[in-house]
Amino acid sequence: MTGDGVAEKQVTEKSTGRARGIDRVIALMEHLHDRRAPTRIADIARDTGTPRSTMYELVNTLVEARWLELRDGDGTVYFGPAMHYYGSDYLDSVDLIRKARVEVAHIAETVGETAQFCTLDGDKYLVVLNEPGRRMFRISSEIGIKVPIPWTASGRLLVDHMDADEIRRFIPSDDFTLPDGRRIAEDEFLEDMRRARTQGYVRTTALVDRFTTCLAAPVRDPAGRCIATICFVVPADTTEEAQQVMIDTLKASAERLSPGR
Amino acid sequence: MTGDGVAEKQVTEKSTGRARGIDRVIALMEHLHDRRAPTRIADIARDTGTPRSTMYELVNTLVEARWLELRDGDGTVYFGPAMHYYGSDYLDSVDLIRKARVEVAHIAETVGETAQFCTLDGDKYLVVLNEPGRRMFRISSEIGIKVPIPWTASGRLLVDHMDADEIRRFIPSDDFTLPDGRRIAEDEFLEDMRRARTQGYVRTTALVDRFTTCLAAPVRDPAGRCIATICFVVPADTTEEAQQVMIDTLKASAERLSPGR
DNA sequence: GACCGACGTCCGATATTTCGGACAAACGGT
DNA sequence: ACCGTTTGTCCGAAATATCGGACGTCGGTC
Repeated sequence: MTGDGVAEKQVTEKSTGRARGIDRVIALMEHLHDRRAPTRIADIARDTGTPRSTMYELVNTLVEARWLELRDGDGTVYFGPAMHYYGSDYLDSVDLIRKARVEVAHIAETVGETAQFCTLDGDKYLVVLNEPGRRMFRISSEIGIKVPIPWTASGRLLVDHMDADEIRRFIPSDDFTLPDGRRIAEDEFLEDMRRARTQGYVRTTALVDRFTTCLAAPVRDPAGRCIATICFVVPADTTEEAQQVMIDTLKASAERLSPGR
Repeated sequence: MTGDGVAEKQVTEKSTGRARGIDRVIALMEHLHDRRAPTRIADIARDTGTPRSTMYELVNTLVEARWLELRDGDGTVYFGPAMHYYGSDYLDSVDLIRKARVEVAHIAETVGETAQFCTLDGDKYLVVLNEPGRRMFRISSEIGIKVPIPWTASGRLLVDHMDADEIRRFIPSDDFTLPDGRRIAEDEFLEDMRRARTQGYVRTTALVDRFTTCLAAPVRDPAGRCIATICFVVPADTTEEAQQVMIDTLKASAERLSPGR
């Protein structure tokens, strides 16, 4: 079984059960992205609230278009190569992301640790680019997965421009509770932000993962607003000197990425 | 105008003009991928043979799902972030590609030239991964674009396992004609293949581009069949010593990527 | 060897989505 | 200021894609 506590979600039905094929397909793709694993067609149908016969029909169409691929010989499907092609076209079409790819690849290679490029999506934090370092202990990608802002180092930079009130209104209260149940005090979060702004970087340790430290530097627009971050994800026992090198590296990269300067 | 000689293609109508939304969406995405540029909705509708009102309806749905994005303030659309997320999921789910990403990134960084990972799709050659080198003279990605096999260095490795007859049947005759009109003699192609097999790499110069040299090494399955290639794209005037270093680098990477050994 | 559940396909009916065309607004050239 | 072109929205009609359910297979279990 692949069941590993993934949040299942029914597609929101309206009056009747009937829906457009395209809406079914969107639900299907989102479901695969949430699970992040090849999934059997019948399971997708059940979990998205799509009739089985409809799902088979759509999957056949999508497999033919290479949007999906049949996997493993068992009846599971997952994303196909067409998604990679379209995704690459997207990356190349966004100026900041195209430049960030170069930076992230470069610092991940030279420093040898996992580097990421992150931004906000609504009131959530999002990894846009992820380049595994040499040790590569994180296997499955986190790209496109939404995470509460307070769980991350970068989050403390990305809401940089807001005051305490705005932040309270912007970040859902539940998001201050970590996966292990601990709660981040608001004052603490605000203090992290303040320090980050003066120092030009953030460091957090053992936030979502007990043995991980995150280092992040802000990419700012001409108005000084933090529009993205570039960061390292390293073991918590990394030496202070090594971390200082990484911080300098991040600051330099973030500076190069900051548009209009 | 963005018109730059892109092959337009009508969607193949059957009896009536009516088609499923999902088929129209597939045509839409393929069209954007072919053009590789933000495109106005009315133009997409015309070029894919989709009614204008239908296309507006679909685009709205897709923009909401982040599959597409409105660009530039003018009425153009292009791929959205969701495609990148799904594409990343695909890359991570395919073992060989995940490993190839590491290799390609590494050799592109250390050597400083553009490195690629390529394979076949039907009877065409395809770039799957592309890591720009430091000089980065090629701007727009070629990822997912099909190219005739004889136009490429890698192509000479990828049909490695066929004899002269099989190749004649496999590669469309037109594909031996280069973009500038020159024609590659079949003997010449076969001779390139033979040399490649003994040497363990291919070098081609001035094939599709007068000033470019390609160096490629084969990734082979346990049966010895070439299932992919890893290659460098460099200026034709690169010194022979530098090229030898690259060839050794490619061979080592290709060896590491060859499964089951 | 009989039973059970899951898989994948097929088919007819109808609720719905696609389509064509009309319309107003915005644009741009003269 | 005029007029031709393009953009985006809206609407009713009908062609058809979605849906539910039935059916044959396959594989595992008791």
